[in-house]
Amino acid sequence: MSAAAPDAFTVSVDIVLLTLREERLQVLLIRRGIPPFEGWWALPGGRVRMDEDLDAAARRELQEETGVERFEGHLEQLATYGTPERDPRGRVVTVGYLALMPDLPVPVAGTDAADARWWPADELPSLAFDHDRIVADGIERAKAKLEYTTLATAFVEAPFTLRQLRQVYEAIWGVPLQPANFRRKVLTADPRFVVEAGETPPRSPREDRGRPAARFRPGPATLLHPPILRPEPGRR
Amino acid sequence: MSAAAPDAFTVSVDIVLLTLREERLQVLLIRRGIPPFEGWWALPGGRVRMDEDLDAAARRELQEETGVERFEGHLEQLATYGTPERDPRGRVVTVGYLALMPDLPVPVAGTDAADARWWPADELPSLAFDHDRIVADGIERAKAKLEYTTLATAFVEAPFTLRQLRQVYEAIWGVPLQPANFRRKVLTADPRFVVEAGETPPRSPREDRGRPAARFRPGPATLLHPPILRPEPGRR
DNA sequence: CTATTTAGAGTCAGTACGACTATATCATCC
DNA sequence: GGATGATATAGTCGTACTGACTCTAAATAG
Repeated sequence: MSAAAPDAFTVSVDIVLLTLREERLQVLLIRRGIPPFEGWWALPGGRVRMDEDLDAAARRELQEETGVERFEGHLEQLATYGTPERDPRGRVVTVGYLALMPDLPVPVAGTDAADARWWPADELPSLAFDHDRIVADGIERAKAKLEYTTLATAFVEAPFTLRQLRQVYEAIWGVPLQPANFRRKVLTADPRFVVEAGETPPRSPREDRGRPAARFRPGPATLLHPPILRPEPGRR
Repeated sequence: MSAAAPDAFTVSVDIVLLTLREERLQVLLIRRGIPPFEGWWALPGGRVRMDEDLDAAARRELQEETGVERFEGHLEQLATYGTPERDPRGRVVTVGYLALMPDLPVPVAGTDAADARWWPADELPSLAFDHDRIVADGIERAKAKLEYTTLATAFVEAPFTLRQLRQVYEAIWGVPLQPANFRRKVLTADPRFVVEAGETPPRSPREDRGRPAARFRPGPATLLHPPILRPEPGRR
């Protein structure tokens, strides 16, 4: 990244990539190898090219900086941040993106990043630029969308158990949910939230003890009806 | 607006200003006086200055192009649109804003606009650039936020009746609501949606017939609990 | 075979909802 | 000045959904 020419804007994208690792919500951060904020942790991202769509730029940066080949997860625009002083190099307006994926590969450091790693969402360091705020907005968006969309399935791989799906909610909301009630809500959603996935790996390495659970796949629904609301959303 | 320099971005804001006039949802549009799209209707908006915050630019353009002195209504960021071909003059990334206000003054044409007027949301002409999509996104956002926020009060002036508030919902959702049920929902919301406003103008010009209604003001709540859901949100 | 563990079904009382019905309070018109 | 028309506001009722539980099923470990 070079300095922006006077009287012109630089437009960048910054991605809040979330996943579930070890039953915790984690955020991918990159350690900056160059000034400003050299040595600080920051969101993966970078300049948008002159002939490039914003979404395409987000996908490209996601791949370049994290070593993810062909990002398959969910990607959506979050908000745009453009206070004049947010980047000491000049006027940089950045479009924040929210990306979600299951816990698959380990990210690799990319071009101008000295290091890259997952950080638990509740143990984040102080970030470069205004990235703290972007991360906060991204996590809040994820929490909210779990309520009325089927986005939770973006965090787990193809055949999954309802326990896994419930753990997505529990990790992101930070509260325990009652398995029986969660099950009822997921299975009674009208356009189907999940559909049964044959008996894919029914008898396998046995990760846990107890009765084996049925496997499901994402159903046709995108919006959840009725919604699955988080307990104590502030009132009630 | 001049052409953007090569290898640099222009950043602009475009505002979807909504109000309720004659019991219909209406959008403020400006007729472009200069190319490109000369003579077409477009959203009010313009370039963000180099030392200016995005929100400030939206407020400024709102005032400059619509003659509104000190915009008092609701203003929030919508989304950012940045496909490379969206503006023939060069690479222009625009941040869309949603603004809401009661039906107060009549807008005046501003600087580079040949004309300005309100258009009913369901009778819009074809718009310049990708403004059709921005308007659609703005209206959808407004529809959605009526459900779980108290944003409807942004469309009516200080002491209002529940009938007026209900008409906001009816106009924006395009469906009739049952007065009694609407009343129950509004009045039982826990952090208060509305509070009684003494007897401000209780006996006045009498706009309608029938028993006069009590007057209310916006209450302390921002989020609505429980939400007021639109009928048939697609399923059920 | 028994203990243990998790999956999944079922129960019950409280809350919110849609659809109505009934009553109250105005202005106006004979 | 009482009847009429119109709207505001209160109340009723059956259905749906929820949270908090309890109970049964199906597996493994010893």
